[in-house]
Amino acid sequence: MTDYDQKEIERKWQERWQKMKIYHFDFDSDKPVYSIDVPPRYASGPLHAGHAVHYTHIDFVARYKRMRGYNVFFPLCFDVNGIPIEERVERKLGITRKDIDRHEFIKLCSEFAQKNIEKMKEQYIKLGESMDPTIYYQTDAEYYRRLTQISFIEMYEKGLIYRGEFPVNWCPRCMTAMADAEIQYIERETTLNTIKFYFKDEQPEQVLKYHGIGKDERGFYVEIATTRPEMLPSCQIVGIHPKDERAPWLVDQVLRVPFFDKEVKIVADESVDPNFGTGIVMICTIGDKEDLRWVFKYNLRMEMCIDEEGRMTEICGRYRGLKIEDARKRILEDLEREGYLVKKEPLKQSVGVCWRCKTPIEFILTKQWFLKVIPFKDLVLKISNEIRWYPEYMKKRLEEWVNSLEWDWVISRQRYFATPIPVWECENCGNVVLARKEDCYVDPTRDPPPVDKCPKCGGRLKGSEEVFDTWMDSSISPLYNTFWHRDEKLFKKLYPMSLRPQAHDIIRTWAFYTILRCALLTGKKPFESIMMGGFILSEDGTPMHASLGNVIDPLEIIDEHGADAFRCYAASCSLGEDNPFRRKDVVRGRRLLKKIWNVERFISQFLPKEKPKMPDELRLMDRWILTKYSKLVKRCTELMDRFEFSQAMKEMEYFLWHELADHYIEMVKNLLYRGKHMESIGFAIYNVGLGMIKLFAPFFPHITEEIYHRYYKDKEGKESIHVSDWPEEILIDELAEKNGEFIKEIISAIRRWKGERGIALNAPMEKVMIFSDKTKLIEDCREDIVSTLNIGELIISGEIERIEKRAIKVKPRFASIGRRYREKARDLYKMIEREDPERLYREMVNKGVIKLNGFELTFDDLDFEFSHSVKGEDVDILEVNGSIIAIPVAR
RNA sequence: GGGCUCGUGGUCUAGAUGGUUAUGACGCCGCCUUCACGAGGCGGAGGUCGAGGGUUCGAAUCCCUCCGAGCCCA
Repeated sequence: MTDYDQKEIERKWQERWQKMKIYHFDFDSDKPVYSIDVPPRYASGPLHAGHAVHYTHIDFVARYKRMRGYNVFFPLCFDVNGIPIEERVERKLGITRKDIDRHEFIKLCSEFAQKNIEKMKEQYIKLGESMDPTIYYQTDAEYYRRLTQISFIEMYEKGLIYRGEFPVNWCPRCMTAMADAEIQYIERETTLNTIKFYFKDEQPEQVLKYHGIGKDERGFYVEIATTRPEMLPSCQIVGIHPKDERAPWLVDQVLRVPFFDKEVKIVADESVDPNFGTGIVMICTIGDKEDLRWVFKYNLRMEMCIDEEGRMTEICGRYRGLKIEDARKRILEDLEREGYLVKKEPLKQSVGVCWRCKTPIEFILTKQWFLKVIPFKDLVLKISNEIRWYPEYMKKRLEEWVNSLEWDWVISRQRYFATPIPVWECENCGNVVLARKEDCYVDPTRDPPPVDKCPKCGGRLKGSEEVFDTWMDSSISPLYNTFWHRDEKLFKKLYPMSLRPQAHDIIRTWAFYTILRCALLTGKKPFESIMMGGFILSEDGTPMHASLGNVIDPLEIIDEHGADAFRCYAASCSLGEDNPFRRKDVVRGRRLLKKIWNVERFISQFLPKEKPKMPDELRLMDRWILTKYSKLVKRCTELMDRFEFSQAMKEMEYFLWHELADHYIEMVKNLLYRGKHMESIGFAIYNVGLGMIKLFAPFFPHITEEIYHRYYKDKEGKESIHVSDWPEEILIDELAEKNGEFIKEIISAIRRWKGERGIALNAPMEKVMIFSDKTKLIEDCREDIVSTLNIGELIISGEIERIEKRAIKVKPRFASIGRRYREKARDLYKMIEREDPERLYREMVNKGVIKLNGFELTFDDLDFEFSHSVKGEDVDILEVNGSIIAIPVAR
């Protein structure tokens, strides 16, 4: 009955909130807008605990900003394009997308995603997230893809897009392009073959002193080790590490590629591994990803020696038409027979293969669409500097990425489940016809082109079967959210957005592409701030991945401990940092919730009937708790503004649990039972009690709503705590805080004394004496002290002379002595320790200063520890800030 | 290999601009059946702050090297 029935209450509010529609963005409101560029959750599966934490962080911001008076734009959205969904469907049904009709396959993907979306919508509700379903979108919808297409057309018209050739991962067996994510790596045994490349020019005999250089009847040669001798025909250059002792001699020399009438230059390059083979390597177009860098760096010709069926191309001469493996065997035989092969040795190697058929992946050259990026590096850096990054250092990752870019962005993919590229190409002359903006969304595989025939040659137009890289879709979310190309007035009002929350693994993709695209299309930054979530690791500290089988289902946690408790764990994760999931932290959250519940329930018994006004007189301890509370509000507001949730929650928790519950409530409890000082205490508990649930409201929306409705709503009026105002400071009284702290210390010292003797806190004490120079202050709080500790007779005395005080220990204060005496400080410390504390203390009291071997010391330089006793009585002595508490004991 | 980040009692963690005695939580041990809460209160044990070197009177904090972990590298 009075216990907190978490499940029931959470379910109740989740239902009611949906009916109350309090989370809706108000298009007609004059309030300032706070808009959140929510990451559309990818629909390849339901949320795991890591996602749940990220979206909960975003929810903290949304709820906090609503309470700060903003009109919050917090869309519910999903990302529904791309390869991972295609792949899941293929795996699930045991097919490849080429086995069935294109549109049939797309339909299957869409159905698969839709099921996940329904699950996630349910999850969001159960997590207590406050997204607005009336500003819903998903990226595969025509209303969204339309903007991707329009943006392509605009960028094309600005001359930012071009057709070019680019190598892609290719499975020669499935005859299909592969995304990086689809490549599997396996260990395999291969041979490392060392081959002679002869110098073009005559060499002096002394080069023979170097390893890897030799001479035979055909002349001087360099030994080059390779696992891919069949790639000789596409060899473009030969590399050596610049620090290699042979580099000064070899760089810029020309070598002849064996069997192929081809001359290649030697270059020095940092990325050559000096320990691979002879430390001199051949660079071909293109054998692996590393080669791609070199292609762009040295502007190499993209000569391909392997075609899409995995056969050698026409540049391979007598090997043309052979399968890769056969060509390798043949060329090795030929090299050996003709004396080019120095040695063959076995080598273990990790090789990328097709996940489906395990065939090694090759690169083939394909026609692709490019978006210019290289000319806009400075623009992106400039805009990134205009954005506030939380945490700040994440900006460096973006900058590093931008600076390292070597080629433009390939925006096309040979795929199905994504936004179609809105172009038709002439089958005759290759001329490209763009869709009209007003016709978008279009699907060129189904829809007719805007003109019947090629405007250039009258040839037949064929709709493009290519689709966009899905980052083309997701990187315009700020444009979609602000009604770009849908409502210019709203766009002006809403763009740029306030906040982009995201995880740090996609800085180089989502953050980068968004800044780039939005800058190219609008000239402005897409959002004011960007907040980087860290990674949620599994309980064993490994990253949470479906493939590792260590994902944690948030619903399972919620079912056991409740959404608010899960959110407590989420709040304990700092921004940008990796956090292991800790079930124990959820349990701790539950305890905190119970504490909040009990504190509020206790307070509720004594709340005034009406919302109280500040009384003319406030008791010291009430001023004390109100000051502490006001400082908490100030501090938490600053922390929430910087998205430092974990710190904010810690401070709230500490205040509630210790200052409010352990000290303040213990102090006023007995006064409340007796109905004393109700005006002053009532004002304090009403404001602190209400303020606390408001502070906690973004973190724990359910329990705070329930408490609000039970105890405060009739006096406050607002229909929900989540549309009420964030608390403000009530009073800051530094002196009251200091004095209150002193009284608190006196009470806790006596409490501790009771505790250590196994005496109950409210068990009666016959007599307590306090000797102090602050008798007036203590006298004012006599009632608090007496009623909290149940003291029969409290004697407050200024007769300090009744106390016998002896200094028993003295310690140097390193900070002040060290700063003053520097290198001599160490000797001085030793001298101080040898002195008699009592003698030093007496001298200090008498003269105010002590001289030790020429060093001068004042009270600030020393820490004394005293023992006390009261003349003529057997007492236990407690010391609080120079005041002495004496408790008579029978000896 | 490169960039960024992290490494504090058994576990997780606080610790701007260096001040010697390192915070809190969970767990552990002892005591307290107190009228909001025993999922509470009070007390205690437990750490050479990843390793090594340097700067300094003084380093968890600054510098260098190394080791380990995470993310990203189209």
